[in-house]
Amino acid sequence: MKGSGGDKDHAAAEGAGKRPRRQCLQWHPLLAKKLLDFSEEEEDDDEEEDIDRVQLLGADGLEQDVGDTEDDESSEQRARRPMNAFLLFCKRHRSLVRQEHPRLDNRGATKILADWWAALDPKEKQKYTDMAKEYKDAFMKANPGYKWCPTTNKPVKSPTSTVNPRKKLWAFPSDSSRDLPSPKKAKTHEMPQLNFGMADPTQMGGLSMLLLAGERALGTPEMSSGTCRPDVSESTELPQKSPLFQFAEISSSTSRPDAPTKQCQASALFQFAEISSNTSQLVGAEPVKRCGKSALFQLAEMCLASEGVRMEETKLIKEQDGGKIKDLEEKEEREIKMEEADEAELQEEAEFEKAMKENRRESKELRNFEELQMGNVMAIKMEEPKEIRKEELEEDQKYSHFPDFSYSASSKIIISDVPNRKDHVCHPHGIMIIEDPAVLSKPEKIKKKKKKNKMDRHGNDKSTPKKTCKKRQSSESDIESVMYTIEAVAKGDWGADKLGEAPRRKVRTSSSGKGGILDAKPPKKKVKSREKKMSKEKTSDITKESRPLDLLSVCASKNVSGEVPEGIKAETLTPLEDTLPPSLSGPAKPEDSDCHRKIETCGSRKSERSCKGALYKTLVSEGMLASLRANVDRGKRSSGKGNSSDHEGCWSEESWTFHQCGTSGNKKFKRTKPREDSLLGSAKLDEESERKFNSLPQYSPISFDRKWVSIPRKKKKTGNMSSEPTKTSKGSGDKWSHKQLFLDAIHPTEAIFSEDKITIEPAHKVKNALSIPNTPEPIAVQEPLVGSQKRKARKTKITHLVRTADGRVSPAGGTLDDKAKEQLQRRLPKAAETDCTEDCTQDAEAQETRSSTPEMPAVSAFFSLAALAEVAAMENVHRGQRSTPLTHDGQPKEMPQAPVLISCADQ
DNA sequence: CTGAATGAAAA
DNA sequence: TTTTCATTCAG
Repeated sequence: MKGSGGDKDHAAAEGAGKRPRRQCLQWHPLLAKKLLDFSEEEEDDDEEEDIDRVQLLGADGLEQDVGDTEDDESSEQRARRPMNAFLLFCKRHRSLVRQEHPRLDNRGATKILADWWAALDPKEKQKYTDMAKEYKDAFMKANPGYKWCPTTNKPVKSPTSTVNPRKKLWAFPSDSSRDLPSPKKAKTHEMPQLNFGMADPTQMGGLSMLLLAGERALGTPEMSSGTCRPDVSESTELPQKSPLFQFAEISSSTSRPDAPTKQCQASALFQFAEISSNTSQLVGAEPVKRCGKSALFQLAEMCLASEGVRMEETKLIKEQDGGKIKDLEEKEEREIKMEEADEAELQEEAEFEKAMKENRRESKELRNFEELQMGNVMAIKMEEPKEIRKEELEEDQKYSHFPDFSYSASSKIIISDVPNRKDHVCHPHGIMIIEDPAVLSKPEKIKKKKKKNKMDRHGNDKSTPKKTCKKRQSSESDIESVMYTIEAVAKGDWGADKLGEAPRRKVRTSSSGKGGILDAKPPKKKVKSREKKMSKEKTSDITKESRPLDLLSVCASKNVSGEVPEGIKAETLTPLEDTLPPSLSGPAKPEDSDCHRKIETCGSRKSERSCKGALYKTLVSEGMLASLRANVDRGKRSSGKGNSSDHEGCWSEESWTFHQCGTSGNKKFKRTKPREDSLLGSAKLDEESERKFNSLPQYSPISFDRKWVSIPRKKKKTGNMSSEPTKTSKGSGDKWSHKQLFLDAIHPTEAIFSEDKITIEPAHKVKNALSIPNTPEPIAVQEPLVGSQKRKARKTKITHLVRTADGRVSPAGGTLDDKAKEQLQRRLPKAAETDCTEDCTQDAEAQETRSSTPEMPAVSAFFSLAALAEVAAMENVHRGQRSTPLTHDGQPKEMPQAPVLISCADQ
C-alpha cells in the first residue's frame, strides 16, 4: 500500500528529478536490511531533508552521522533490479577496459565490453549468467513483491516527464519493501548485533563509517568493548553489512590466525571501534554516543583508547618481532606509546627514529614530534598497516571487504594507476580519518555524494582559512619530505607526510569542519548539479561544525580526564581552536597551524597509511621490501628534492579520483583497477554477493584480444603472432594488455583468464608467467544473439570507435583484429625481456612514458612485484620531478594513466 | 540526463 | 516483439 502511494508521492512531491535514481539503488542484502527503517514514502523526503536535518541538528554528533547513513539507507531502500549477466560482466571489467582505453568514454567502453562479452566463452559467460541468476534470486527473495517494471505504463513522461521519468513506478510494492528487510536479514545471518550494520555501505561515506563504528560500539558493546575480538570472530561470519563491521571482521579474522591477541590491536579500525566503545562508556551514555559520531570526538576517543590498546599492542608487537618490518612496526608502536606516555617517550621515539633513520636529519625529529602529537591517532593508524600486511598475504579475499585498504592501496601503488578508491579515502566525507580506509561506499552511486560534495564546498569555504596553514608544510623541508617518504616506504607508510598538502588539507578540513569537510573538494564534478540543497546543507554544515567541535572538546575533556596525553589533547583541541598547545617538544612546525595540520595529517595519514600499509604488506610478502628500500634510497638521491609534496598531493587526491588532483595529472588516478572497481562495487554488495562477484572470473584484456582474433566476428586471423618486435608502434588497443597483466600478476586471484587461464600466480609473476601460449582460444564465438538481434546486428556492423593513445579515434571493428594480433605478437616477444628490476627504478620516467605508449604489451606482467613496488616507490620520489618533464612524450594524456607502469624492459 | 552495451521481465 | 531498466560515467 504505502509503496504505491509513496511512490506517487515521491514523484509528485519530489519534483526533483533526481530521486528516481536513489530509489533505484541497487539491491544488496544490506539494503534490504535497511529497508526496515523506512517506509518508502518517507524515504524520499527524508533523505534530503533528513540529511540536512541531521546535519543541522547534529544535536548529537552521533545522530548526525547516523542520520546520514540512515538516510542513505532509506533512500537506498528501493531495490534496483538485479544486474544481468552482462551487467555483471561490465561491472567487473569496465575498469579494465577503461584502463586500456582511458580516453574512451563509458559508451565506448561499453561497446568494447560488449565485444568482450560476445567473445567470451560460453562457459565463462555462463558463470556470469549463473551469478546473475543468483543475484536475482536473492533479490527476489529479499523483495518478494518486487515488480520489474511496470513497463510501459510509462506514460511516465506524461506527467510532464520532468519529475521522474525514471522513477520506478514499478517499485516493489510497499509491502514487499518492508518485508524485504526481514528476509534479507535472515540471509545476512547474524547482523543483529550490529545496528550500525544498517547503514548502507554504498552510501556510507567515511564519516558514516565512523559514525557507524561509534554506534556500533555503543550499541553493541560487545564488539567494541573490551575486545571485540570474540564478537568479531563471530561477526566474520556475518554478512558484514556495514563496512565498519566488515572492517572489524577483517581485522579480527586476519589477526586471529596469526595471533589472537594482536587482533584487536592490529586493526586500526578495530581499535577504533574499541576506542569508541571505551570512550563511550567513559563519557556516559549520552555523551558517548555523540562522541562516537563526531569525528573529532572519535579521534579523541581513539587517542584514549589507544593508550589501553597500545599496551597490548606493544606486547604483541614485541612478540612478533621479525624482520625489518617488525622493527618498523615496533617503531611505530613505540612511537605510539611514546606519544601516549609522555614527552619523554617522545624523545625516545625521536631517538628511535634517529637510529632508524640515522641518515635523516634533525628535521625528522621535528616530524616525529609532529607525528607524536598526532600520534594518538597515528598510532592507531599505524597498527593497521601491520595487520594488513599479514592479513593481506594470507587472504586477499577478505580484504575485499575493504577494498580501499588493502587492495586499492596495494593495487594502486603497484599499478600506479591510482585508482579511484583512494579518492574515496581522501574523500572529504571521510572526515573521519578512520573512515577513509574503510570507505567502502561508492560515492558516486548515491546522490549523497553529490550532497556531500555540496556540503564539502560549504565546508571548504569555511575551512579555507585553515588551508593556508597547510601549505606551509610543503615549504617545510624538501629534504625532509624526501627522507620521510623513504621512511614511510620502509615502514610502509608511503609518503604519508609527503602527501602533505593536499591530503592534509582534506583531512584537516574534514576534521575541523567535520560536517564542512573538505576543501578538497571533490565536489567539482558532481557538485554542479545539486546546488539546490546546498543552501540547506550549508546551514547544516555550519551548525555541524560548531557542534562537533564542542562535543569533541567536551568529550575530550571528559575522556582525558587528565590522562590523555598532551598530544592527544592538543589534537582534539586544535581542531576546535586554532590555538595549539604544542606543548610537545618544540613542535616541529610551529608555524603551521599545528593543530590543523596535525589533524589533517592524521586523517590523511590514515588513509594514506592504509594504502601504504597495503603496499607495504605486499612488498613484504613479496620480499621486496629490501629492494624497495634500495629503490627508495635511490629515488631519494635522485629526486632529492622536496617536491614530493606534489606527488603527495597526487596521492591523496588520487583517492579522490575525481577531485582535482590538481597539480599533478589527474587522469592517472582515474584509472581504476579492475579490482578496485570490483571492490568498490562490492562495498555495495554484501559480502556474499561481493565474494561471488569477485569470484567471477575477470578476464584479462589479453585474453580477449586473443579471442578477438580468434573470434569469428572479428575476423579472427589466426595469424598468430609473428612476433612483431615493434616496440614502438602503437596500437590503439595495445595498452590494455599490459596493464591488465600487470594487475593480474599482482593479484593472482583475480587473474583468471578465460581459457588460457593464464593464471599468474604470485610466484609466476616474475617472468615466466607470460608464457601463455597463444592459443587455443576457445572461443565462443557463437553469437547467442540473445538480446535483440538488432543490437547485435548493429554491433557487428558498427565498428567501435576506439580512441587510440593518440587520442584519435579509430574504428575498432575489423581493424582491431589486426591490432589485436599485433598486440599478441608483441607480447610474446616481450615476454622474453622480463626483468629489469633494478633499472626500472631509475627509469621511472622512461617507464611511464612507455606505459603511455600502447606498445608495452605484456611486459609488465613479467615484472616481478618487487619491480612494481620499486616503481611505486620511485614514483613517489620521482613524481615531483617528473611532473613536468614527462610530458615530452607527446602523449601526455596517457601519462597520467599509467604513471607507474613498470615496463622495465629496456628496449 | 543521455547514451552504449546486453539481458530479464513485462506489456 | 517492444519497452524498461539495471551499471558506468563522460559529455
